[in-house]
Amino acid sequence: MATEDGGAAGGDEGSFLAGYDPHAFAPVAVTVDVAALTIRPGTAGRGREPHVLLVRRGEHPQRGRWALPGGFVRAEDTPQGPADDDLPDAALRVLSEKTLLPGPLHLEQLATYGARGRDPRMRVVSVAYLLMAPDLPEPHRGRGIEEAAWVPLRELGHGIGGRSRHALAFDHDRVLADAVERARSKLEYTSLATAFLPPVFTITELRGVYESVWGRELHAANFHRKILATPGFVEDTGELAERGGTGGGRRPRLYRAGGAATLHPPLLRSTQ
Amino acid sequence: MATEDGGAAGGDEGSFLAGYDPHAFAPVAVTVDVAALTIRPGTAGRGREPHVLLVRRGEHPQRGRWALPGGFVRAEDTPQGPADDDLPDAALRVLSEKTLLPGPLHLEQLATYGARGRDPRMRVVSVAYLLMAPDLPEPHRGRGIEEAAWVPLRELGHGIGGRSRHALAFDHDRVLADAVERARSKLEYTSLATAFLPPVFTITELRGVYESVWGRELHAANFHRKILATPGFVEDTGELAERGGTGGGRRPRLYRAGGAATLHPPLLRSTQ
DNA sequence: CCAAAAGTGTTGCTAGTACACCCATGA
DNA sequence: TCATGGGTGTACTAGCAACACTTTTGG
Repeated sequence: MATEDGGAAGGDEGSFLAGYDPHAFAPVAVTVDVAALTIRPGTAGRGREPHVLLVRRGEHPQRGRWALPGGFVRAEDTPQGPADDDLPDAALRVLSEKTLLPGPLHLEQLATYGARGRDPRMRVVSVAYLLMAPDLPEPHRGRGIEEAAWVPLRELGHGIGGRSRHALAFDHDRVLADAVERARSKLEYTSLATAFLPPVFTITELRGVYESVWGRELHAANFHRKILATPGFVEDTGELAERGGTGGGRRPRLYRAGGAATLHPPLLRSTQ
Repeated sequence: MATEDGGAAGGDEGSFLAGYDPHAFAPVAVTVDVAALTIRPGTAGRGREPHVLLVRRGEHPQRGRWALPGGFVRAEDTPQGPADDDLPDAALRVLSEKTLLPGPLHLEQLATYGARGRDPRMRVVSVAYLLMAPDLPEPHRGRGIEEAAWVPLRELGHGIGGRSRHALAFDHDRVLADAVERARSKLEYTSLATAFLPPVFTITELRGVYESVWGRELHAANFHRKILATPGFVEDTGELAERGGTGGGRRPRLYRAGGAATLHPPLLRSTQ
């Protein structure tokens, strides 16, 4: 941590803190930005596909452009509300202003971006979070927001093989690209795919998560066996689904997420 | 990013920025902390083992305690020096005040910590970096530093199987634990082990990196074959080392790092 | 010569892939 | 009863661990 100080030096720690001036340094703003991913039905009957929550900025800078939801970290209690105890709290607060968040969700820190000039107002350091959740409700607009929507990754060029087009405000294209890549690789060696599903699901739905995030079809029979052979990934509820597919078919078993966080062995997307 | 603003609203972006007051928000300090890891000979003839660079704080708060080297990000040009263009620049600047940094090194962002109360002076958000480097020179003290040293991870309880003892200032025990775990898992699926070695090395030295970081012995013959079978991991220089081991032995071939960043297939530490 | 370290050959096991096939259900 | 999707059986194959063995060097 810091080795420079804000004015006072020497003496005991109490008197040091009493003489410390928090405004002695050049101001830096800290924000959190959230890449909230969910899997929901696509626009044109393409089946389920990954979507990200975007907001259209109603204020400067970058007014009118789409961006990841975000906001300043509240360092102290303010008239707008209490201080954020920790960065994840700030991320959830920012997000809950845009959409309803039922638990449990998976929230994880992605990376922090702090290059000079990335925000024209002042030096801004943004801590990005990745949120993975089952089909969330339609978002509502918040303060300073013109519009909020779930946008398919495909439309943003973050689909499979697609080049990321420059479309979002600030450096959010890069943040989103990092988020998508993180989600893709986390599916390989953790049981996080279940974070995109409701509490109870079928193996085929789980495979659907992998297929839509990785963007390629998997061998249904082998996937089935591999999941069941991975200890702690899923847990049999003993129930069957109400009915099979639309065009008939056996009623699949229902599973819930198991206790394991990491998968041994991993499901590798590289090997075809 | 931010949806709140610093005072002005409406109008075009230029007039908005002119009326913007960067001091309107509660002050937050941003620091970078670096967990610099290197592999060097241990204290008691134990062979080479991983070390971390620590400094003993000469100033409040936490004066006298060991900590990871760190410092405030310079948001603007100051009498002490120019602003940091980006967070990695700040990390390298902070580190170069403590020890000589020959290139190339591997620097990667670890995580950001911003809980309330982690620093008594004010709200501090710390961006932690992981640096992996070949045997670096002895550190020198910097401003506000009583002492600086390479400390074996084993002594800090971050060795294999050891519980991390609370020893470092602030929450640096946790940061270091995260750094060590990141380094261990990165060896599995990237070619980063070469970051701990000089430009030219032998397969046995490469195996020594894995063994000292993972804390267990690997099968020499199979390791050898596996490395050579992994495309792009190492590149034959065509040269042999000057001499074999101390007690005799064949002269090993010399290799340099190959172009591949990720390994297919990975070297898994889980499988014995 | 002997010990030590580098490097190769070979074999058996395990885990993943592909493909065939049976089961249960809706229309 | 046929199409659809769930689920199982089984052969094939690639990759890995184990171990034996050869090569090259220092003392």
